[in-house]
Amino acid sequence: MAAEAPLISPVLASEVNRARIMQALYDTGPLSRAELARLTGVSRATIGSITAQLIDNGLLAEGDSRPSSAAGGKPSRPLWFAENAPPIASAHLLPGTVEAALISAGGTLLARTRREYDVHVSGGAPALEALTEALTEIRAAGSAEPMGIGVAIGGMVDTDSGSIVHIALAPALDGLPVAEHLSTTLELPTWIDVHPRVQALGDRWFGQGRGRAGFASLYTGEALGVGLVIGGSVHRGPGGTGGEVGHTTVDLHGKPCHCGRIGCWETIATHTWLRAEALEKGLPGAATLTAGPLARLAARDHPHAAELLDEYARNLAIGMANLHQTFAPGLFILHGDAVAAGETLRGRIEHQLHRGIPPHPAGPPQVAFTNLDDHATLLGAAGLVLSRTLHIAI
Amino acid sequence: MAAEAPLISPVLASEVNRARIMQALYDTGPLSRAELARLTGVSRATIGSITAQLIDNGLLAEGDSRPSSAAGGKPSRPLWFAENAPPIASAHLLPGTVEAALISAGGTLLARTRREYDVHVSGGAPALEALTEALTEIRAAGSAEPMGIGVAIGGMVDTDSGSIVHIALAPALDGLPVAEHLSTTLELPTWIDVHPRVQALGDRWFGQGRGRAGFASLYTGEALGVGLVIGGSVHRGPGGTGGEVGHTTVDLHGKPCHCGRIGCWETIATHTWLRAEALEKGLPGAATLTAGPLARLAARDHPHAAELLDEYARNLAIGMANLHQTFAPGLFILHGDAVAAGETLRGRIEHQLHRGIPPHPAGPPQVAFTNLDDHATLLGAAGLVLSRTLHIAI
DNA sequence: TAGGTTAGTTTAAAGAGTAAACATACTGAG
DNA sequence: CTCAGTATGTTTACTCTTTAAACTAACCTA
Repeated sequence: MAAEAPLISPVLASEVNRARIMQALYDTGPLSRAELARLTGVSRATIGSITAQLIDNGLLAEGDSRPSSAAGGKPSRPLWFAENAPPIASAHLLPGTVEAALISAGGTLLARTRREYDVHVSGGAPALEALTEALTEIRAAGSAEPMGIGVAIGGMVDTDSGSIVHIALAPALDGLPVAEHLSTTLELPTWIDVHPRVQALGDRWFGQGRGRAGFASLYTGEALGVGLVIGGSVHRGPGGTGGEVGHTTVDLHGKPCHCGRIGCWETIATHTWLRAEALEKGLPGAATLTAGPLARLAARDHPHAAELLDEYARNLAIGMANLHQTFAPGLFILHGDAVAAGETLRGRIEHQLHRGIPPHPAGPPQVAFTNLDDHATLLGAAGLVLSRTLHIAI
Repeated sequence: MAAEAPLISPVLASEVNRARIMQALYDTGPLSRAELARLTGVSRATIGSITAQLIDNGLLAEGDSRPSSAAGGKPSRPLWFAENAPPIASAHLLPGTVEAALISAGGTLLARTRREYDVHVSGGAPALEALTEALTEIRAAGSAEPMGIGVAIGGMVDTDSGSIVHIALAPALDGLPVAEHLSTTLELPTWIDVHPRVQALGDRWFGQGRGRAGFASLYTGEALGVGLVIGGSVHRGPGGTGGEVGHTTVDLHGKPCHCGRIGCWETIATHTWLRAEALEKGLPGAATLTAGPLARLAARDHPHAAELLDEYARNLAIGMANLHQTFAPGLFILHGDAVAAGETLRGRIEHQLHRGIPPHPAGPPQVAFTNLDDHATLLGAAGLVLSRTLHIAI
C-alpha cells in the first residue's frame, strides 16, 4: 500500500468498488450481475445497486439475456460497456509521425488516422499541431465526447508535468508540454507516458496481461524498452522514470552504445546489431534486415541465417534473464520486430531464457508474443486514460 | 491494484483503516489523534474511535501529554505502541548459524541470541533445531506472546510453501519446510523470505525507507542481493522469486561466475573480486580484504588502494545504474560490506551512478547507507510479520 | 479573569454493504 | 400442461462505519 494512503470512507469505498466492477469487466469480458457477485465475493444485491448507477450514467448496458444452463434458472443478462458510452482518444507521438485513434469504452478501435510533421522546427509547434489535428479528426468520429486523451511518447517524458524530456531522433521536441497543450486546446483531460509503458497498459487492459498481477511488456526492434506491471499496476519511477532497459549494461567489455556508454543491451539486441551481423555473415538484404525475413531465411536453410537467429534469441534472452532475476515478472509479452519471426524465434528465446535462470518451484517464466497486432500502443494509451479516470492505479 | 481484489465492505474498510493508522505510526513515530487526523485526512472523531479499539486491544497506549504550542490549546497525547503489546519473534538463518531476536511492537530490540548448527546433516534437522531453540529462548524474554515469527533465509526460498529452495553453502537444507515446522512446533504464525527482501522490509518499517513508496535495498559483500520496494510494498515475483540481482549479466565477455554463467554482477562487485584485485595490486591483507580496511588504506594514501576503491565503486554503480534504468527506485539503501567504508565509498558510488544514467527532471537517485547497523535483517523479519499481520501488503 | 486556541469526545445523521425474503424466468419430469 | 427445481435479479430491514457539528477539556496570553 502506498505511503500516506488516505483512510477509506464509505463514499471512497463505493467509488473504489465501482472502479473494481469496471475492471472486472475489462479483465474478464461481459459478465452478469450474479457472475460479478461470485467473482468479487459480494452479494448480488450489492452488485445490483452498483451496476444500476453505472447503467444510469450510461457507462454500462444490459446485453441480450443468455440461455440458462441445463439446470434451469432465470437467464442472466450480461453487462458490458454501452454503445454510446464515452470513448477514449489516444495517440502515439513518434519522430515525424503522429498516430491517433478513437477507442470505444469496451476497447474496440472506432477510428484511426495519422499525420506527418517536421521534426526539425525548434519549439516543436508542428508536432503539437499534428497531434491536435489528428485528435480532432478522430474525435469527430465518435457519438459521445471522449472521457480523455492518452498519448504515448517514443522517448523520455516527465509524467508529472506531462512534458517531453528527450527524444533521441527529435531533439527539437525536448521540453514540449504535450499534456498541457492538448488539455487546454481540446478541453479534455490528457495524460502522457513513455511508449513501452503505454504498450504494457495495452497488454494489461486489452491483451495477454488482462487480469494478471505482474508481467513485463517488451518492445524489440530499432530499440529496446520495457513496461513492468507489478501488483496489477504499471510501474513508474519518480516522474515517470524507469523502463529504459535498452540502456542497461550487459557487456561491460562490449561495443560502445550511441548513448555514450559501453555494452548496453541495445548494442547486442536491436536492428543495428542484427544488420551488422547479417552483413558480416553475407546474408541478403542485410542493410534492412528484420527478424521476420531472417526467420524465413532460416526456415529455407539459408547458410548462417539459423545461426544468426539463434544469436539474436540468445541476446534478447540475456536482458530478459536479467529482468527475471531482478523482478521475476513471470510472463514476458513481446512486441515489435520479434513478433514477425513467429514461433521459430519465440521458442528459441524462451529456451535461451530458461537456460539462463536457476530453477524455482514457481516454474519458469513464459514468453508470449502480443495478440494486439500494431494496436497495442494506441489501445494502451486508452488504458492510460482508463487507469487515471477510474481511481485505480493500473 | 491487484487483479481480483475483493470489494470493500464497511467492515473491511475499517480493518484497512486500522492497519493504516498503525502504519502511519510506524512511518512517522508517535502521533496524537489530531495529528493522525490531519495526516490521514479524516475527522478527529474517526481517529478517536479507531484508536479507542486499538487501545482497548492493548496494542497502543497514550503517552504523557506534550506541551501545547505558543498559541495555546489543549495539550496533545501522543499514541504509540503499548509497553506490553505483543512483540515479534524474528530470526535469520545462515549456513551454519542462526540468529534470533525479540522485537517490540514499536521496533526496539528486546533480546537477541544465536546458535550454531551442522550444515552437513542431510535433511537439515540441526538447522530446524537451532531455529527452534533460539526462538524459544528469545520468546521467554518477552512479557506477552509474540504475534508471529519472521525468518530471513540466506538463499533462495519458496514464500508460498514457506520452504527453502536452495542455499549455495548449505545444500543439505534444500527443500526444508521452515515455516511449517516452526508454526507447528512453536504454535505461532510464521513467514519466511529471502534475506535481501527482509532487509528491505527492515528499511521500510524501521529505517531510511520508512514512509517511502519506492526504494532499493542493496546488500553487498560476499554476495549481492536486492529487495525492491514498489508502491510502498516489497516486491515478490511468483512464489517469492526475484531479487537475485547478483546473477544478472553485466559483462558478457567477462569472467565465469560460480553459478555457471558468464559475467554476473557478482563477478565484479563482491569480496571475491575485490580480493583478487587487491592481490594483483599487492595490497596488504588482500586475502581477507573488505571495503572498510580498503577505505582506510586509501585514506592513508596507500598506492593502488584509492584506485581499487574507485573500481569497486564503479563496479557497484554498474549494477545500480541497471536497476535505476529499469526500475528507478529513486533511493538506494546500502547494507553489508560497503557501509564500513563510510562516506569515502558512498560518495564515489553515488558519483559513478550519476555518471552512468541520463538526466531527468525528477532528479538523480540518492545513495544512502543503512542506519540500522547489523539489526536490519532481524528488524526486517519483524516487519515481515507486521506486513502479513496487518492486512496491508508492505 | 477573559478571550483565543487546540485536543479529544459525544451525538445525530448519512452512506454503503448484507442477509433474507421475494419476484422473475427458465428447465425438465411426470 | 402443470409443477417442482433452479438460477437471476430486486426489495427491505438492518448493521457498520464515517462525518459534521456541537461540546467539553486544557492550555496560552494579555
